Amino acid sequence: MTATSSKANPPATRRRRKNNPESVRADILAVATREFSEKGLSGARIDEIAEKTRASKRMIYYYFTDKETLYLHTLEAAYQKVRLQEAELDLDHLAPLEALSRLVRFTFCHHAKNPDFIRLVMIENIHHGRFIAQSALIQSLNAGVIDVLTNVYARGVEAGCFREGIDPRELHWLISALSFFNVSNQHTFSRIFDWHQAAPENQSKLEDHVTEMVLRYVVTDATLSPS
Amino acid sequence: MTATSSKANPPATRRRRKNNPESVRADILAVATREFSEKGLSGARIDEIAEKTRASKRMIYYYFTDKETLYLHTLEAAYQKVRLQEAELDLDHLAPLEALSRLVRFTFCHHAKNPDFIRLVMIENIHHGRFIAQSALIQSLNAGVIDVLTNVYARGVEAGCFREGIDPRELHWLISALSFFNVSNQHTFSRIFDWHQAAPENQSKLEDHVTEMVLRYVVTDATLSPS
DNA sequence: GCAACAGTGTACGAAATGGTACGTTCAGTC
DNA sequence: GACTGAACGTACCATTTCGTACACTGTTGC
Repeated sequence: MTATSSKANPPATRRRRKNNPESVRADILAVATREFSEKGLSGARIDEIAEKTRASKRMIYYYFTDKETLYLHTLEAAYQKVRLQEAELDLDHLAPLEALSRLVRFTFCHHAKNPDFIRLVMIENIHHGRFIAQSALIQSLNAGVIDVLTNVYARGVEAGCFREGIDPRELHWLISALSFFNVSNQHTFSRIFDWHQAAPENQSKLEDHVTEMVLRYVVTDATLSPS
Repeated sequence: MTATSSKANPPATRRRRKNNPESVRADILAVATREFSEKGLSGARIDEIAEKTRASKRMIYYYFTDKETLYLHTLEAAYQKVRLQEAELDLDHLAPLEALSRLVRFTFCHHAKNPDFIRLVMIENIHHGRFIAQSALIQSLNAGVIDVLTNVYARGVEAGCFREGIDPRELHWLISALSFFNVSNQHTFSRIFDWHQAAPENQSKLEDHVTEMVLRYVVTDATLSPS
C-alpha cells in the first residue's frame, strides 16, 4: 500500500480538510437563498448551489436531505431574519401618528433593501404557500407584527387622531401591499410605463406617498386638515 | 407495399387527422397559459403541455419554436386579453368620483377573477421582466390605461373634488398595487395570519376598503367630510 | 490509542426533459 | 389526378438534473 492519497501528501491533490459543520451549513443556506430567490424552486439547480458553495453537493443532501427541504429552510431563515429586524423597532414611546408613520417607512425601506426576501415570498405564493403551510416556525413568528399595530392603532383611536372601525390586520395588509408591490412588480411596471422606479429619487418619492396613503386612510378628517 | 397504415384502416390505430391550424395554435396557447401560470417558466414541462393538448409536442415546436418563445406568446396573449376587457370600461360619462370608484372596483375584481394573469406577471417579475422587455406588443398595449386615468383625474381636479399634484401614473400604481397584492399574496397572507382572504365575504370587504383607500388618497378634505 | 460516529469528496445512476429527424397526411392548385 | 407546401405524429437523442453508493477523514470520549 503506497502512500498515494492517505497520509503522505494530502496538500497536492486534496486539500487538508477541517470539519466545520456550522459554517458549512450556513454557507449552503446563504448560497441557496440567493439561488432560490433568483430562480425559484424549479429554476434553481442543486449542482449550481453546490458549485458556488465551499462545500460539495454531498453536503447539501447531508444537511438538508432534499431540494425541497433545503428550500423550506431557506424560507424559514429568511422569515426569521425579517422578524428579528422588525423586533428592533420600538414604537411605544412615540405618539400614534408618528409611530404609524415610522412603521410604514420602516416596512417600505426594509422590503426595498431585501429583494431576496420579497422574491422568496413571491415564489412561495406561486407554490400556493404550500411550504409555509408546513412550517410551524414561520406561523409562530408572525403573531408579533399584528400586536404592534393593534397597540399603535388603539392608542391613536384613544387620542382621537385615528378613526374607529379599522381592523389592524387590514391595516397591516395595506402597508404590506404597498411596500411589497414596490419591490415585487418593479420590473414589469418600470418596463411597461417606462419609468425607472428603482431610481433613488423615485423610491424616496414613493416612500413619502405610500406613507401618506396609509395615514390618509387611518387618520380622522379633523387630523387631516386641522383648520 | 402492404396497406399497413396508409389508406386501408386509419381508424383502428391512428385516428383520421383533420388539419386545423388556428384551433391547434389556440389550444396549445390555452394549455400553455395554464401550465406556465401554475408552475412558472422553469417549472412547466413541454411534455406535459403536449399531453394536455389535443396536439403533439411536435406541434408546439412547429408553431412556437422554443419553450421561451411559447412563454412569450403566452404572456402577450394574457396582456392582450386584459387590455381588451379594460377597453370596454366607459368612464367618460360618469362624474369623476364615481368614475374613479368604478375603475378601482373594476380593477380589483378583474384581477381577482384572473389569477392566471396575475401569476404570469409575478413569474415575469421573477425573471426581471426580461420577456416583457422583448415584446413591443405589450409595451404598446399599455399606454391607454394611463390616459383614461389622466382624464378622470383632470376632470376631478377641475370639479374641485380631487386634490391637485398627484401623478396619474402614481395613482395607477396605487390601484394596481392593492388589486394585485390581493391576488398575488393571498396564499402566504392567509396562511400566516390565519385569515381566509379568498372567502367571498372577505373579498367584498376588501373591495370596499381598497376603494376607500384610493378615494381617500385622491379626494380633497372637503369632499371627504362635507359638513 | 482506538472505537464510533459525524463530516466530507468523488464518481456514478436513473429518470426527466428540451429539442430534432424523419416520415406521413391534408388541402389547395394546375 | 399528380404536385406542393403546410400541418402533423412517432421515435429518438443528448443533456441535464436530482439523488446516492462508497470510501475516506476528522473528532470526541474512554
